[in-house]
This record gives sequence, C-alpha cells and structure tokens, in this order.
Amino acid sequence: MLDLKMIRQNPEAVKSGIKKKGRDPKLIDNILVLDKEYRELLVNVEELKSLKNKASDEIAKSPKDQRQKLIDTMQDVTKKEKNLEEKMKKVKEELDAMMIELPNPPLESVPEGKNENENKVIKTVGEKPSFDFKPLDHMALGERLNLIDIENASKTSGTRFYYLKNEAVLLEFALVQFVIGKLIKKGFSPIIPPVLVQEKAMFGTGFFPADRNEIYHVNPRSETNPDGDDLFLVGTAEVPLCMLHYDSILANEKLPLRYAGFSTCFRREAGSYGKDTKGILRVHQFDKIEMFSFCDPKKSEKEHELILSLEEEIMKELGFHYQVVLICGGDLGAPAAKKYDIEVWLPGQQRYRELTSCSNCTDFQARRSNIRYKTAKGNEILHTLNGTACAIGRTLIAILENYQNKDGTVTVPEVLRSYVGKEKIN
RNA sequence: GGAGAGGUGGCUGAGCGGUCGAAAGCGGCGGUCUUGAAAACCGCUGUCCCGCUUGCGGGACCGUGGGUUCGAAUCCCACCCUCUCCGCCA
Repeated sequence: MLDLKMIRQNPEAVKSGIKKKGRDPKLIDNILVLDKEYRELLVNVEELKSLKNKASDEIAKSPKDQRQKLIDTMQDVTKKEKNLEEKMKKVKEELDAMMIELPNPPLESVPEGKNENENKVIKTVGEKPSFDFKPLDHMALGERLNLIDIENASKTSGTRFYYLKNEAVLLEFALVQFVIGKLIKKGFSPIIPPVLVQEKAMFGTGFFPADRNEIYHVNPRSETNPDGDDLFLVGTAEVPLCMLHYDSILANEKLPLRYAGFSTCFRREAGSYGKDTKGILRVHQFDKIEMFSFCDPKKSEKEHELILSLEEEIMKELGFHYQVVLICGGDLGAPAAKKYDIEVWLPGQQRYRELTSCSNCTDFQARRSNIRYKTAKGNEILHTLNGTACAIGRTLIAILENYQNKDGTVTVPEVLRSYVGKEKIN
C-alpha cells in the first residue's frame, strides 16, 4: 500500500513508478479524483456529527419534560447524517480497492524493462564446472541414487510432488543446520512459524489480492460450509515472519530486527502448466529458510545489500557458480521496490536457475500491516526486506548436478559433510 | 468434539445507556529535594484522520463488522482471538 498523502503531494513520481512496473498511470488520476470526493463528503459528515454531539450533551443536561422536542429535531439530523455517511463509505470502499491494487513503485536503481528478458546480470562469480563426461540432470541422479521418488508421489498427491529419501533427507537436514547456524551468528533469530494463516496476513504482506491464484485455500467458508476454517497455506515464511510485528510499534533501538524462518512452502503454480515439469524444480511443496528484516527506512538499501551478501556467502561456501541478476521493473512483484535473484549454474540442464531472491519492500508491506517504529517526530512506518537463505529443494538440485561424478555418485559438499556424516552418496 | 469465562490506553485493571478518551496502580518524561543516586512529593504522559494553518478547531477509535437509540465501552447480532474444564489425539 502506498501513502495517499505522498500521492497527493507528488503524483507524477508515483505515476512514473507504476509505469515502470507496467501499470497504467491513469490509475493515479482516478485515485486523486475519488480522494477529493471522499474528503469533501468527510467534512460534511463530520460537521453533522459535531452537531449531533453537541445536541446529545444538551439533551442529557436539559430537564426531562423539555427533552422530547430536541429529540424530535435530532432524529432528522441523524437520518441525514446516515445517508451522507453511506455515500461516503461507498466512495471510500472504491478508493481503498484502488489503493490496495497499486504496486510499490521501483527504486531509482531498478532498470526499465517489460519482463524477465530485460533483467540485468550484474555480477558473475566462479566458473562453470567442467566434466569429462556428460553430466546428468538431478532427476536421473535422484532416481539412480534412490533419493527422489516422483512416481509414487504422483500416486499419492498428483503432479509436482515428490518423496525425498535417504541421503536427500540427510542433505536437507544438513543444509538447515548449516544455514541456520550461520544466520544465528549473523544476528538473525531462528523461527519456525505457522504455515496456515488468516486472510489478513496475506493482505498485509501484499500477496493478496495480486497472487491469490497461487495460494492454497484450506477449508474455505461458504454457505454450504459455514464452519469452514478459511485459512491459507503460505507460499513462503515471509508471510508469517512479517506478521510477527503486525500492527505494532517497535522501539527504534531494536532495529534492525532480523529473523531466519524455516518453513514448508506451498504454491499452486497455477500459471505454469507445462513449465519445468521434470524433476523437483517447480513443485507444490518445498522447504525453505527465509530471512526477514524490519529496518529503519534510511538504512533499507544497505540492508538489502547485506541480505544479498549473505545469500552470496552461502552460494560460495556451497561451491556454486552463480550470477546475480537485478530484476527489471516489469518483472517485479507488487510489494518489491527492488529485487536481486541469484541464479546458479546447473550442469545437467546447461543453464542458470534461480536459487534465491531478495527484495526490498520499502514501506509497502509495513503500511499494509501497520508496522511502525518510534522516532523523535513520532511514529513512522518502517521498511521490510526479505530474502531466501536456502530454498532446500533447489539447492539439492544444484548439489546433485554440480557434485556428480563419472561413476554416478555424488560428492557431499565439504561444508555439509560433518552434518551428513559421509563424503559420498552412492 | 462438549461446557464455560473473557478481550478496555505501553502494561495491570475499573466502568456495564448521557457528565467516559475513559478511574486507579505500574511504567515513561519533566521538576522539587539531594554532593550524586534512591526514596518522597508535584506536573505531564494514547493513536489515527480531516479542515483552515507557526496555532487552533472538528471527527474517529474500549477485539472486528453490523444493528437498536436523539445518544453505545455499556444493549442486540455475526465474526476474529485468548483462557479454563472435560473428551480425543500427536
């Protein structure tokens, strides 16, 4: 959500911002018209309310036998006020609906561009590993080493599910230990959040209304099911981590507050029929460790670089060759003002694939979720940032494909060996 | 799943149709006292919105949304949440 006052004061800047995201700048004009209408109605309604408040006082103070006359005249005023108020409410609803659809304008440093093809590679680290044999993809390796079972998962749950087995499970636990341990050392508090959330959590983080299609709705309430739970499965721990400070005011000295949340993530992948159908790259359920930071608005750009650097550190320690991609305006989601992806080279597929992603959401989520911090001037909306510390499924893919040997075995990355308890998977 | 209790300011908690933005206590800020600190005493101390604008005026907020009423923290309805007991289960 954007600040309406800011839109009033600086409509042109907001227009060019949402244009960069590929949205129609006329939206802003429409909003300003409604806003003006709303405020005019508000003044009228409040005048009538003021009148009512005064009259109520008088009625209370006047002797009983004189009350009825005053009450009669006030009945009319109340009727009038209710009518006006209803009109005002409708305008406000329309205005709110438009406001909640507005995306966060990108920062200056975000490149123009319509879609992912115009994202900018800003950094490449390491080199493509060379093999003296034809490297297999992760599915071939996973089946051969009895680590991934998609066939039985499809019997159980349908497409885009998988069983993780044997050393794949050990690798997952190793990654969790390794990454969480590292983040704790960097000052992050480890969290295991709830993954079923209420609708307001989805709105507060900006996933609704934009990405409603992507989210599983659990036991929806309806006429035929009035006792439904009406909960939603999170697609990322970002949602419940943000909710940790929903509707609250944080002490300035406590910022930045940094959390590392481990959770299972659920995604419908509704818009991606036929895309990445092989293997476990794009699945309905996976585990992920997510970083989340609540910070001072003046420091959020620096915080963003810090989160990116932590992601890079993990990539480097795992020995991956990767590139850092700066996402262009048209490819940014609604909440993000700026986003970096890290894409790791997958030898089995002969291409780079996204393993992590970190976003600066500036005040967008914080305003929707009403998260503020104390300043000398009063309470102000703070900034929120999030970043993938480790998407475990995709990291498994990268490990299998990059650490494979000619004989079909996979070497365990050095930093994980003490957790896995072996050097090689065979 | 069954039976209850309850959600009030940063916190504890009173109020249960008008004089209530709301007692009291704690905490916080400022002052007096003190060499300094503590104690004691005195004063101040919520958020949001709108209008004219150094200031002032108005409105809203007692879990959320409706309703009754001239008037609702207080009465009615729905929803959300918390707690206790019993049952069931990891």
